[in-house]
This record gives sequence, C-alpha cells and structure tokens, in this order.
Amino acid sequence: MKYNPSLIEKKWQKKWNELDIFKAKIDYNKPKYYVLEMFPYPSGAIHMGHVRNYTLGDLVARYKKAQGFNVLHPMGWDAFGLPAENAAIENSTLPSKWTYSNIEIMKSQLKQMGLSYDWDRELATCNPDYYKFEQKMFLDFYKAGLAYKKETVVNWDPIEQTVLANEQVVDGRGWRSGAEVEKKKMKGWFLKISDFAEDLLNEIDNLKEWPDRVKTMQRNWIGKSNGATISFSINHSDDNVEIFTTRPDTIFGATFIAISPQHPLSLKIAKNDNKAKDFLEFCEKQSNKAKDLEKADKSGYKTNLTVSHPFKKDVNLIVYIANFILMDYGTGAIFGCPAHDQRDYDFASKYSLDIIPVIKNNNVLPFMGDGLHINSDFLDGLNTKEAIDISIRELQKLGIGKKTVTYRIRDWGVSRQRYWGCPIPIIFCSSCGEVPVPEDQLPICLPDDINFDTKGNPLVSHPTWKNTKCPKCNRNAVRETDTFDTFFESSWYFARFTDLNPTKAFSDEAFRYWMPVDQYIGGVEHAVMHLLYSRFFMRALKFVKTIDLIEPFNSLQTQGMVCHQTFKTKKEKWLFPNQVTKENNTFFHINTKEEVIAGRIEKMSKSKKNVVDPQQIIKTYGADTARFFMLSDSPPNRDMEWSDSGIEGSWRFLNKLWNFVNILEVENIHDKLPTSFSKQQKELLRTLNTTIKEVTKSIDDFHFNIAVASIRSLFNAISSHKILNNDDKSVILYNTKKLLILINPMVPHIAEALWEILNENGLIANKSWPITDRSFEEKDRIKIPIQVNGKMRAIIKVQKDLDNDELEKLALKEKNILKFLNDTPKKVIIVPNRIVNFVI
RNA sequence: GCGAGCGUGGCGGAAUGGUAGACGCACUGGACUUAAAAUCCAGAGUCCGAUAAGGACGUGGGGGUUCAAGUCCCCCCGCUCGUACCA
Repeated sequence: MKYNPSLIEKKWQKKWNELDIFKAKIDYNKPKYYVLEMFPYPSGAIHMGHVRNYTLGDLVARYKKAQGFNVLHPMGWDAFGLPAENAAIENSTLPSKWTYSNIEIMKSQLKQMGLSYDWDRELATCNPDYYKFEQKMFLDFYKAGLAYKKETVVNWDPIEQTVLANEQVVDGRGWRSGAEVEKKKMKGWFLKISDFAEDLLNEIDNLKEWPDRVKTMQRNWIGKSNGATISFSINHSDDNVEIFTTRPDTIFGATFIAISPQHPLSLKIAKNDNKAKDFLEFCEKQSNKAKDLEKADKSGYKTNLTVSHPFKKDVNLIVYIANFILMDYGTGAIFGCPAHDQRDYDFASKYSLDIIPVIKNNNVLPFMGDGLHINSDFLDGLNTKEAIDISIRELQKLGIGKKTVTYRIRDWGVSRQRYWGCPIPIIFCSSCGEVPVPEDQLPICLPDDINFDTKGNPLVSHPTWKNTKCPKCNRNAVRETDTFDTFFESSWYFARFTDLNPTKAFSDEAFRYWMPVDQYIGGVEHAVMHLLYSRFFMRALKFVKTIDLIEPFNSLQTQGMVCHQTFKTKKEKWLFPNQVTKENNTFFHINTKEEVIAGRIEKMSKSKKNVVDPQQIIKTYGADTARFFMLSDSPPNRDMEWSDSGIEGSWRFLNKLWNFVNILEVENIHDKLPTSFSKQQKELLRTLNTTIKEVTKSIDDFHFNIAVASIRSLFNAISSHKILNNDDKSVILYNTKKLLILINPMVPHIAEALWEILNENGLIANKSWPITDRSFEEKDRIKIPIQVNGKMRAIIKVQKDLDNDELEKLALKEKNILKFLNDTPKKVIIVPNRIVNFVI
C-alpha cells in the first residue's frame, strides 16, 4: 500500500476526536503539564509561522502525555484588533463578521494539522463571554487605584479624523490619507505597571527556565537606575528646575541644563516667547517613535533662564529646551555634562558650550568610564562610586538633592480610540464625574449596528450606544468610548483556558490545578511587551485578591521566524515562489519565461510575496510532512528557511519509513528480545538506547532538530540491519516499535497508521515513552584522538578507562605521531577517555 | 540612536574548552529501467597530492587567553527582533 497522507490523516484525526483523548480533566493522581502556544490573531489563514509554532507545541504536548503527565493543551483566538477595522473599511463588512469567518477558516486549517488540542476550551477574546470578565477586572483595578486617567499624546490624522497607531504612520503621514500627522493631546486610561517595577525586576531572577536574552531585555526595559534628583533654583525667579542624573559625581562638569519640550517650564516659557513656541512646535512635528526620536539630530532652544551652580558660586548654567530630553523619564530635565556623556557632548559641540573634564583619562572625550575625579573640589581624587556617594551627601546638606531611584518603564496606556476592542466600563456624568459601571450592568457589549462611513470611532458617532444614565444620580450621562489595548486580552487568556466557567473568569480549583503554564511557546517579538504585561497582570489580579500567583509562565521558549527566498521581476515586482521556476541555476517566470532576480532570504511576508501557503503544502504532502520539516531543519529558537527541497526530503523520509514498516514481516514474529545477541543485534540495540537518550534530552532541551537527526540515524541503522534469522526479525520489530513511539509526537498520523499495521492494539498516542536500558549503555572500546601541539595527528581505538601511562604508550606507537615528535615532548596532556596532546 | 540576539561547506544545521562539519538537502558516480521518475549503493569542506598515504588552509573580519578556541575575552563588520497605539 502506498503512503497516502490525506487518507490516514483524516482517519486518525477522526479517531482521536471520537475517543476524545486530548480532553483535559483535573486528575490529582497525575502530575499536570500545561503547554501553551501563543494564540493567533485571526487574520484570515494560517501562515508558516503558525505551523511552526503549533508543531513545536504539539510535539511537547504529545511527548509529555507519553511521559505520563496530565496535559492541558488549549487553543483560542486573539480576536480584537486593528486589522478587522481595516478590513471593515476596505470591504464594507463588519469587524465581527470578518473575524468570526476568519476563525472558522483558520480553525479548520489547524484541525488538518492534527494538533492535540482540547477544542472544548476554545475561546475568542471578542466574545462578550470572554471580555465581560476583563471589564470586571478593570473595575477592580480602578477601585484599587491601579487604573487612572491621564493626558497622553497621540498621532492624529486630520483627514480621517482618527487616531493612528504607530505602524499606521509612514514617514510622518497617515498611511491611508497621506495627511501630515498631527500630535494631539488626549486623556486616556493607564494601568500602574510602574508600581510593580521593582517586583517585576526582582522576580526575573526566579524565572529559571526563561531564555537569558528575554530576561535581559525585560530588565533593560524596566530600566532601574540609581541616581539623584537635584533641584536648581532659577536666577531672578522663584521657580526651581528639578533634574535627575545617574552621575551626580560629574556635577562639576555640568555646563548647561536641558529640559524636555513637554516640560511644564518649557510650556511656561513658550507663553511669552514666540521663538520658544516655534521650537516646541518643531518638536511636536517630530515623530514620537523612540527610534526616530533618538536618531534625530539633537537640537535645542536657548532660553533666557539660567540657574546657578550649587558648588561653583560664580557659574551660571543656561537652560536649554532640547528635543532629546524625554518628559517620561526621570524628571524630564537633566544637567549636561558633555565631557562624560555622548549625547551631552554632541549637543555641546553643536552649540559651542563648555566641555569640562572631571574624570581623569587620556583626553579622549566624551569619556564614560570610571576614574579619578579632577576639577571637582571636594570630589577630587575619588573614584566614581565614592564620588557619587559624597556628591549626594553634599547636595543633601544643601537641601537641594537626594538619592533617587528611577525606572524607565512607563505606565501602560490601555485606551484605544477604536471600535473593535473591549469597551471600558466607565460612565461620564456632568455632575458626578467618572463613575464605574455597576457590576450588575456588565457586560457592556459592543453594538453591532455600526458603520465605518463616518470618520473616526463608530462608538462616538453611534446614535444611541454611548448615551446612558448616571448610576449615581440617574441623570443623562455618556459612556467611555475608548476600548482596551488588545494586550489586555492576551494578558490573562492563559488563565481563562484553565476553565471556561460562565460566571467567573476562572474557577479557583482549575486555576490552582493548572496554573502556571509549564511551557509557553511563541515568537521572540513578544519578548518584552506581551510577556511583561502578562506578568504585571497576574500581580495586579493578586493585588485585588482575585488570585494568588505572580508568575504565569514557568518555562518559556521563543521561536525564530520562517524565512524564504524573495523573487523579483526585472521591473522590481515581487513574485510568489510558485510563479518562479528554476533551470540551470537561473530563475524564470513560470508563464512569461522572463528571467527573474532571486533576492535575499527574508522573513515570509505578504508584502514581499515570499510566502508558501501551508494549505497547499498539507494538500500536496500531508500534515505530517509539513510538521516533520518544521522540526527537522532548524533549532526552534532560530530563524528557519523554508525550502522546497527540504520539504521534499521530509516527504521522502516518511515514505521510506512507511514502505519499510509495510514490508516488515510481522506474522509469527514477536517483539520479545532473544536472550543472547549477535554482535550486529547488540550494536542495533545500543543504537536504540543512545537514540532514546538523545531524543529525550534533545526534546527536553528544545533542540528538536537533533531529536529528528537521531531518529533518522536510528532508522538508517534499523533498515540496514541484515536479516539472517528470526531473532534478527524480532530485534528489528522491537526497534521499529520504539522508533514509532519516539517519532509519534512529531508525525502522529503516520505513527498511528504504522502502529496499526504492526498489529498493535490501542492508540500509539496513549503509549508510554520508552526508557533506556543500562545493559546497552556504553561501548567498551572508544576512539581517542592524539594531538601534537593541539593538532590532531592520529586516532587510536582503545579500551575504555585505560590509564594515562598505557594511553601514552599506545599513542607513541603511532607512526604519524612519531613523525611529528622529533624530540621528547615538553609536556603530555591526557584527559582520560578524551584526548592525548603532546606539546613540543 | 538604544536594548537584545545571530553569523560554521554549495544550502539548513551538529559539536560538556578536547577528532569541526553529526543528520539532512542539493550535487557527482554506479545499480535497476526501453527511457525517465521513484528507489537502492557509493563519494564528497577547499586546495596540494595519484582517485592513495599524508599535508596546508578552514567556523563573518582583526587581535588576545590556553597544551588546546566555533566555543572564553576585547575591537570591528553584516543581518534579525524590539523600541511602549501592529499582533
């Protein structure tokens, strides 16, 4: 029988479904294991990134099940978001309709992949059954003082009359309208993540199974700095300007003060100073994306104000308004010490300000390192650490400074001026002010009767939706028309999966049993924001006494991107890979036959058309081949390249496996091992044993490509085993069954089918993971490389654990070694069972 | 700009500081076939050498530590992710 994936995949998916074997139930007799992949945005169709992510997760889920864990492996939809509104505008449909139909499509695609989800736990965040709970959570946060309203600056498109997301601003213009984007001040809701900054930072140390790079990024994002605030009094005025610095020790090198354009003092100055006003307007036009802001040329406006230096009586420092000073960080003001800070140096050079070195070095400025202080009065001769302490002490004595800790992390702005998100349950009353919606009036559902013909947020222009009565005084009032940032939904969905309780966000028992997530898997692009918000959310929920857990994810793995070669016509038009054919190392357009330029290998993206549709791949080769290729080539945490030849290779391997098992003679052969073995049999069993060890370790280490490689090696060993008698057949059958169990988490359909062909009863999905057998553990003879001066010159095969003298003697018998050893070696380095190195 | 990561044959990638290139793809030769595909067997980092033995070079570039460096340290180059309203 030929390998027919579409036939067997359907058959076994149906079987798993009928037997409901992936349904998760609380069972206190088994250790639990919660494996979760980041849920997708229902954009319309699954892409290779999803295929990769979910294949990784499914491997873990099935592997842990085989190891005897009670596995929870759910899937759902991150269903609110901007693309649904864009689609609604472009195709005059409703965001909900578009989203739900996408969910249908994508769900059927995921089902074709044979993933071991408990679909009974499926959720969509745009469903009121889901978002009603987060309205309650927000109210809890609000009542606990964790949510507040403050003014914020947004991108405003004057033509569309709408707020633009950063990604909708292209070169300072609205992506649809092309209008120059304005900055507009608006009030929005914020959550006090900064209250938890210290704890979020400290607890990173306890995230033992998170990648170091993610932890480093989060630490840097939180950005704790120890420093000082110093208050400078402004000459001829009662005002002060308070600055923050991490380097109070360089105070004697201060040559100017710089304040943010959004600083209250800047605004005050601009009232009576048109040039200052012009400068602030210039700054407002600058992009507020961090990357643009930092890259922009440093520029400043010299105000008429000066402050006096606290320790240098006759020195006055000019106050500048400078575009590179961020209002959100520290106090929004600094003192500039050009000699020891790159940005200050650039600024001072541009405006010809004094540069006074205060730390001794070899005169290369700016110098950011440590050293002995000079030109610094009472700090002279001290190193940085001492000088920081003393300078703060002296500032304190003067009553103008103190030790201060600052965090770079800002409070989380959760307001979005959009329709397709969870409504924020607040009512504005002209007499009572902002009033939380009473809990018995939840949920506040989105209206369906909307249209996007009117500009701006449909909730604002809706004729009735926002009109309501004040819960306190019953007078006419209006609802908050902002909706939540979609990171709100993704900050707790993993907890909701533990139990789709209709009345509570999560039942205590289910939460306590399943949480935290044991293995979380997703793209590295979420390293900071999503993961940090989720960590914050757990803390906030604990703060309002909903739960008692602070870290949602025990182990984290981040996957790389799926990349593919790009193709362009000579006229610079992108082509899909299936429009291109290769002949003699040259690429041609499949229809026009014109030559095609093969571009760089890049992340698959629709805009560059270098995408391969998973649906097509599954149709051609089946889900198992797609899954196997996803696992076999690259380690999960690195980028991988999709290649046609790679998928072909996987397809060929599964065919080989299929054919091999199909022609295996199993009638009257049992898989009980003989009592004694031939040399060949022993070698094969040894290979099996190493393979079990290696596959287990590689899966535990998340090096699935190595697990695949060793399974392939095992298969090569089994299939090349010569059959001389029935004992050989038994050994082969024994090995093949173990191989099928090992490969099952990767390619579950073919594994089930072959399991059945071998006359096995029951599902392979329910079989236990194989264990190693000590009697086949190690080889007794090993190879030892012999080096001369660190260069490998010979290899000898010796008895294991041979002592050093014997080893040296044997090594010295090698012709090639003697050739290089003219003298007696100066030194002989021997690492037992490892290496011999003669140094001459 | 800042923060983080990555860089190994023609390609994807293996390698507790101890034989660089496991496993696979592509390639070459052979078997089978009327032929092709598929399949099977063999070969293979580059260069020198005879298709051998053996040698030289070789993990983005430059320097260093070490008996020994892909691996550790310093500098540089390139690419990727994030940068707070994309998800």
